[in-house]
Amino acid sequence: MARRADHTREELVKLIVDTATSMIVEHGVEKLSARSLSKQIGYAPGTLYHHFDDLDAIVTAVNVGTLNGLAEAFLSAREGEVTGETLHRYADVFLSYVRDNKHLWNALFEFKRAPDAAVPEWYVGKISGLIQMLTECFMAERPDLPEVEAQEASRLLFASVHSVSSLENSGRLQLIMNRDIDEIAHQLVSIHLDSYRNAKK
Amino acid sequence: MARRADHTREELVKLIVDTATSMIVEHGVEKLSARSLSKQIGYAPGTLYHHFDDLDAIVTAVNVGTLNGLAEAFLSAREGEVTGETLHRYADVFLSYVRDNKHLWNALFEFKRAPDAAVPEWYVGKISGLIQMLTECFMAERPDLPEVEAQEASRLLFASVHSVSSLENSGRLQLIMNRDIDEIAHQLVSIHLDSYRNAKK
DNA sequence: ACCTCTTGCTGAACAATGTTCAATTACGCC
DNA sequence: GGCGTAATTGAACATTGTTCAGCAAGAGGT
Repeated sequence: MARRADHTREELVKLIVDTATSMIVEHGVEKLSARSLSKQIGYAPGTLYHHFDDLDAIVTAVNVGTLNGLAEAFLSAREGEVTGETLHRYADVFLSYVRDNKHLWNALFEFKRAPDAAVPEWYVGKISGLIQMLTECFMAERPDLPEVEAQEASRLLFASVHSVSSLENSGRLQLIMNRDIDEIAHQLVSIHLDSYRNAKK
Repeated sequence: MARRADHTREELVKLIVDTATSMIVEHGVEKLSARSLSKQIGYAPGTLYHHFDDLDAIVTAVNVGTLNGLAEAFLSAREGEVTGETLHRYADVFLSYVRDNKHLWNALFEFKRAPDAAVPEWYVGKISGLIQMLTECFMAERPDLPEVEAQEASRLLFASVHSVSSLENSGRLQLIMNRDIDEIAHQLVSIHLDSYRNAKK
């Protein structure tokens, strides 16, 4: 059998990404193999490589969806007046999202990328968008400080919360402490927020 | 050929761990395979499994050395009076150590452990020791606060610096920001230290 | 309708991985 | 000196990602 008309090119690409997504959701990225995926969609392994360079490219396509989902979640939390306290809401949203999409999140950040591989542009862009939302919060607290400082504070906070949650997600946070991740995240928000409020002009 | 007298059991175990260590140092843990390691030490692959349960166990043995090295580095930085500012010295030591032993550090924290695998006891113990040294610093700043609070502050700071440095080490920090890791770490120390100094009794 | 040509798909094949185990061999003890 | 035990081998198994010669079915032209 060759050359079937079951799906158009676009349909097949979507089928691959969607199936890969649900397989990762269910069993984690480490269980996703070219063979299992191709079997699941009812095509031969080689077919995958006609639509994607390699398995990494497929996982990367899945990751786009994951980041988009997080961005949506952030947007839905952004209602009413934006202040420093909004950061706590963002923290909750972030933690919920990571918790609810544990395997997808691991796929995003535990995936071994080649050391020389360039960081994809859209990756950076998507994350910049998220961080800009945090920046608003910091600026609301200290409108007298330049935006650049608020951005730095946002990045630092984002990196802190993100990485602590990564530790938790991979089961390694308990190496360091065994407190509740939510409590930790909110304390981090408070610490960084206080620090920014008291910053010298 | 079988049953050689080239090495005693202890010698062979040490040879395996030492060789694995230098192979990780040179090419990273992802390049360490049972076959390459056995070839390097001049034994057959099967031999490894007579002295270790699996490859993970060998990497774990390597990790013991890595954590011991970090503990020594911390100790060597602990001279003179211990104050809050000592935290900055610890941060430098930590960053240097991670930088100088990049591959070993990745082996420690990027290694995929089975989700159900219990955290080794010595792991927690070793890290607790390090954190206790940070606790001293916090306590010197605010002797009026209970030790438990200083410990919490230490863990939070350690987790923050550690995970930011992990991000950097895996080449993912630039997804979030492109500042110098040293600068970031010292800012984290300052923020956490300030927060602790101003803590309510 | 028929003949091409391009495109999509297959599935066997390759190299590499971790791990196991029957067979073999030599050391150490009685 | 013989014998049991312990260590070592290396082939074998089940995986993995990836490639590619071959085949078949669509599209396009006459």
